[in-house]
Amino acid sequence: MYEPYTIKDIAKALGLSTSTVSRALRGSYEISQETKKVVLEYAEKINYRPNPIALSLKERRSRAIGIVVCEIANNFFSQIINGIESIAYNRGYNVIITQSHESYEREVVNVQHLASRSVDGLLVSLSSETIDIAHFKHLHDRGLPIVFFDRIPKEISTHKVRANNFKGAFDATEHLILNGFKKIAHLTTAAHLSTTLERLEGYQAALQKYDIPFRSEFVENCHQGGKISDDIEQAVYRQINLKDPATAFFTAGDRLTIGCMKALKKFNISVPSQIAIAGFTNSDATDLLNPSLTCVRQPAFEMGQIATEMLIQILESRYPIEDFETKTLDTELLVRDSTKAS
Amino acid sequence: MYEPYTIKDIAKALGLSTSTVSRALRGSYEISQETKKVVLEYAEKINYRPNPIALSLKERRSRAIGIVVCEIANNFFSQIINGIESIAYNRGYNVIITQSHESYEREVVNVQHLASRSVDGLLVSLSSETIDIAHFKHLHDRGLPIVFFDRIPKEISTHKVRANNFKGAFDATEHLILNGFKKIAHLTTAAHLSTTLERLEGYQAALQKYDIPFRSEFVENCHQGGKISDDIEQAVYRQINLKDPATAFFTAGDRLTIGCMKALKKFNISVPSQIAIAGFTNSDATDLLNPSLTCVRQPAFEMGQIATEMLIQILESRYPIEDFETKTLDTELLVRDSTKAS
DNA sequence: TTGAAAGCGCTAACAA
DNA sequence: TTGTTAGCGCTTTCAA
Repeated sequence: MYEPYTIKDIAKALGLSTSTVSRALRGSYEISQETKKVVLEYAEKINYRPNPIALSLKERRSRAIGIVVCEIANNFFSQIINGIESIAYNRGYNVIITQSHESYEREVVNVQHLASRSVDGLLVSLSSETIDIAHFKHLHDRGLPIVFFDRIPKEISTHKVRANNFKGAFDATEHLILNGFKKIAHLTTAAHLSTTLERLEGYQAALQKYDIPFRSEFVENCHQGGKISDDIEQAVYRQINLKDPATAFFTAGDRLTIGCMKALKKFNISVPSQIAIAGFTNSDATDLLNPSLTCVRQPAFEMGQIATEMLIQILESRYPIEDFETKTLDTELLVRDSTKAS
Repeated sequence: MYEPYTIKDIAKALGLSTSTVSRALRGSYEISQETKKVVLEYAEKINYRPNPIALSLKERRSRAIGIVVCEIANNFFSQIINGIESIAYNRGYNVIITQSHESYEREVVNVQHLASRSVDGLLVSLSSETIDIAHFKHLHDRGLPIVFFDRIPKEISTHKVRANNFKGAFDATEHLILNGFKKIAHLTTAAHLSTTLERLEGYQAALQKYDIPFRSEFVENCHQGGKISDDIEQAVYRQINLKDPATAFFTAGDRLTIGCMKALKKFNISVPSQIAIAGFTNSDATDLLNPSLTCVRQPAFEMGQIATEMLIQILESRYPIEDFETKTLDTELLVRDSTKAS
C-alpha cells in the first residue's frame, strides 16, 4: 500500500509540532531560520509532497480544471487540449479531461462528476446530442465558473470562445464558387449546434452573394458529427444520387471532411474532377492527401489557451464577474488541389 | 462562489445528525426505513453529490488514475487514452491525463504531481528523453501501482503492455524486401526507448533473413520522436544524399511516418517510384494519402484497455501482487501503394 | 435506531 | 518562536 509522507511524519522525526512544520514549509515569517532550515532539508531528503487532496479540502478549491469535449482522438480537440494544458500548467492548475463521445447522457455524468468541488471550473464544448443544458445551468447558477468553447450555448451568460465559423464557411464556399462550382452540397453536424448554425449561415451568405439559390436538399446533417462513418457514407450516397447532384461538397467538421473523402473514394468518385471538396479540418496531413485538401483551419491551440485564460480570470477574480465576453477567432483557408477547377 | 451541498446541509434541514444522514445515503442497515426514505428524497431533491475530495481523504484513495504520455495530439496515444477511458469509466475511476511533451523534466513534474495520493495508480508511456527512471522507481517502491505501456522500462518489475514491435518491424521490412527493395533506411526515435530497440531488432532480423547486410548509416534517430519536423527533414536529407542511398524507408512512429512523407514531398521525391515507405502509424487516413500508405497498425485502443485492467487489478487486489506480466499485442500490416514495386 | 466524536492531512487562529 | 486546537466533508467506531 502506497503511503506518502505526511507533515506528521516530519514533525515526529524532528520532534516538532505539525503546525511548526507546516509554517516552515510554507515559508512563514514567524519561525526561526534554524527550524525552517532543518525542516526544509528533511522534507527535501524524504522528497515530501503535500497531499493535494487535504489541501483541496482545506482551501475549498482543487486547482483542477475540468474539460468536457466530445472526443480527443480528433485533431481539432486534441490541439485545443494542448492549448488548455499549456496555460493551465503554467498557472499551476491540473487538468482533468473527459469525453462525452457525443452522448448527452455521458456528458451529464461527466459534468456531475467533475463538479462537487473536484474541479474549480469547467471548460466545455457541447456534445452533438446536447439540447437541454440544464446540467450546466444549475452548476453555473450555483457559482461554478464555466467557459464554453467551439460548440457554445446561447442560454448561459459566461465567457465563450469560438472560431469565426461564419467567415470560415463563407470563405470556403466562396472559394468553391469562384472556382466554378455553383452546385455545392453542405455536409454538417447536428443542426442545433452553434457551429453548425454559424457555418450554415456562412455557406448561405456566400451562395447569396453570387445569386445562387439555396437548395435545402443539399444540406446533410450527420448527427454524430461523423463519428459513425455509416452516417457520412449514407449522406454522400444520397447526394450523389440526387437528380441534379452537387459538383462540390463543403464539409463542416474534422471527421466529416475525412469521412467524406473516404466515402467518395469508396464510391469511386474522383476528386475534384467529379466532385470538389473543401472542409473544416485541423488534420496535419491535409497536404499529403490525394488530392491535397482545401481546408478551413481553426486556431485550435490558441482557442484552448484563450478559453483557459478566461476561466482562470474568473477563478482568481476577487469579485463576481458581470461582463462576459465571446471571443471569435479567425480561421484560415488553405487552398489545395481538392477544389481545383477542371 | 460555488458551494455544493454537504451532508451537513441535509442534516440541518432534516433535523438529523450528519452520521444518520451518512448512513442513510450509504444504505446502511442500522437505520429506520422511514429516515432513510426522507433523507434520500431530500438528497435527490437538492441533487446532492458527495464531495469526492473529502471521500478521498477519508478512504485514502481517490479513485483516480493518472496517465503520463508524451502527447495526446497523436492518433496512437489518443486511441490508447480512449481505451483507458472506456475501462476506467465502467469501473468507476476518473482519469487524469498529463503530457510530457517528450521532456524528461516535464515528466518528472507531472509524476510528482499525480502522486502524493491524488491518484491511486499510474499508466505510463515514457518520454523520449527519459533515461533515468528513478522518479518512477521511488514511487513504485513505496507502493504506488504503475503499469507501463508502449515505451516500457526494463528496470521496474510491474505489469506492462506493448505491441509486438519486433514482429511489426519485421513484417514491414520483409514486405519491402519482398517487393524488391533491398536498401532500406530506418527512421526511428530515441535509441534507448524500448520501442526503438525492438523495432530495430525486427528490422535487422528481416534483413538478416534475406542476407542483406545491415548498414548503420541507414539508421536515423530522431530524438524527439519526430515532434520537431526539422529533425525529420534533416534525417531524410542526409539519407537522400548518401553516396549509395536507400530505395525505401521504414519509419518507426506515427509522427515520423507522416513527417517523412512530408519531407520527401518537400524534396520532390516521388513515392514509391524513387523511395518506398512503410511505417508505424495509427492515423485513420492512411488510405487517403498520396500515395496510400503501407503501415503497421498497433491495437492502441486494446492496449489502453488492457493496461487499465491490469492497473485496476493491482489497485483492487487484497494481496500484494508478485507475479507481473508483460503482454505483447499483435500488430497488423496494411499493404497499400507506398510500397508498390516499380 | 440515532447521535457524538474521532480522524484522514493540512492550515490558521489562538495560546503559551 | 512554537504548540494546541479546530475545522474543511465524510465515514465509522463507540455510546446512548
